[in-house]
Amino acid sequence: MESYKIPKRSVERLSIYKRILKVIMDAGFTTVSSSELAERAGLNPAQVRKDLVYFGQFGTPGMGYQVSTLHRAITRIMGLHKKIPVALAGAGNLGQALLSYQGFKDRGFIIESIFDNDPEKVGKMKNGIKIRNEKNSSSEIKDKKIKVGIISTPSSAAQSIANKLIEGGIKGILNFAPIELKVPSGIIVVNVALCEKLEMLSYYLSKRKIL
Amino acid sequence: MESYKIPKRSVERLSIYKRILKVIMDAGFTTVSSSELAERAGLNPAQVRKDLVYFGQFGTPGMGYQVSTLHRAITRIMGLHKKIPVALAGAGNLGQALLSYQGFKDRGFIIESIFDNDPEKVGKMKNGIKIRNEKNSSSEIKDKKIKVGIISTPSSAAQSIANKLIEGGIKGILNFAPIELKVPSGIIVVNVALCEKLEMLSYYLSKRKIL
DNA sequence: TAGATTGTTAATCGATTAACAATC
DNA sequence: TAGATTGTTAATCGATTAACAATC
Repeated sequence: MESYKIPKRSVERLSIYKRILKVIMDAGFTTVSSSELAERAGLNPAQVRKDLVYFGQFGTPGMGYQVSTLHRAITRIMGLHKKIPVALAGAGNLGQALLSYQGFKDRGFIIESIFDNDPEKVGKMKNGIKIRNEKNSSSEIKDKKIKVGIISTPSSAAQSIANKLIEGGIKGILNFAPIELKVPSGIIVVNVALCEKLEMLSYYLSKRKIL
Repeated sequence: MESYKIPKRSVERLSIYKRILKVIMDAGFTTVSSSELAERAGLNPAQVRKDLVYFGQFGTPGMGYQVSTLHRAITRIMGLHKKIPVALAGAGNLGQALLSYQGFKDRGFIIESIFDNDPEKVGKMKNGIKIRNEKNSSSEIKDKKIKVGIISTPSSAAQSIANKLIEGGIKGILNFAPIELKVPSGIIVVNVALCEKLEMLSYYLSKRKIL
């Protein structure tokens, strides 16, 4: 997709390495080998080294990787060294859960706007933020210069709110609605397929006559 | 992993085809071609045909696929033709959102037990179910013969509750905690990597100098 | 120095796509 | 019959793993 092809999978694993490095760092270790990282991530050591080398030469032969240095490097590469303002579309159950989800906060994703199309919800406060009518989303996002959006509306509303978010300047969308969003090129959509995952589980269990 | 290797990806896509078939069916069409399915799923027509053939010969050359027949077949193959009782571990924000998540209900996944280790929460009712102490999870799951579990606890609690669920007879786990669960062979774990996905988004936007 | 572990190249594996005979 | 579209085989592509020289 971009410059000299870094596999999407490698980028996703970068995030996993970062998480594991944090654990190792907190446990007081200063260096770590690719085998140790691989072991903890359930991967192959060669894959770990290959993934990391896409982004730079972080290791020392015979020694391994400096834990804190590598952790900081990955954080920076992923753009996670500064807070990232986020707009949330859909203030239903899932939306509200995401709003108070510690994992997002910990990683610096700060939800600064919430939109919904339900007049019942519009105007109410949630986590210190007023739920706004989704009609106003474009202008508010433009004003606040937010670039990342999360869609947690029902499928039926997802495409239309996506359009509005994009109109307001959103460049990346985390989409929880089970629908293939149509977006202009240059806009990045990452899908979270909750139901697909659970259905997969059902398939494997059924096949083994467990369900 | 199983019999004659059906790729995990194909299974996950089965779920996507099912969703799209439902839309096409509701729109009143009776047949559909692999190109039409591919178009809507953002895939290659050959891939659609290949995926489907792993599970049976559903098509008619020159005609395509019978929408309702294929939908029913996939539903059955995935074991989604009957209700599936589910145990939920972790009644925090995310857990409560999943509890009332319509997508799960629509697909027949019925949450029948909720566990938490917070004495504040234990005993309270949620969606008509009493939150139970996670200490009692094994026996309750055994009694209710539940085979599917969802873990929405913090990482720190995830492994220990997973052990208890498995002890009670859970065979498949949908895991929201950002941690690699260690489970005996025969137990299926499907991870939902919320933070990884959002961090991926951050990476791509940073690289393009958008964040 | 000897041992460990990196970065990198080559070999393997698996998944996607193209092409096409079969057939409705 | 002619046109459409399947199921399937072969070709391509990409990702994972193995192997090893370089080097701390």
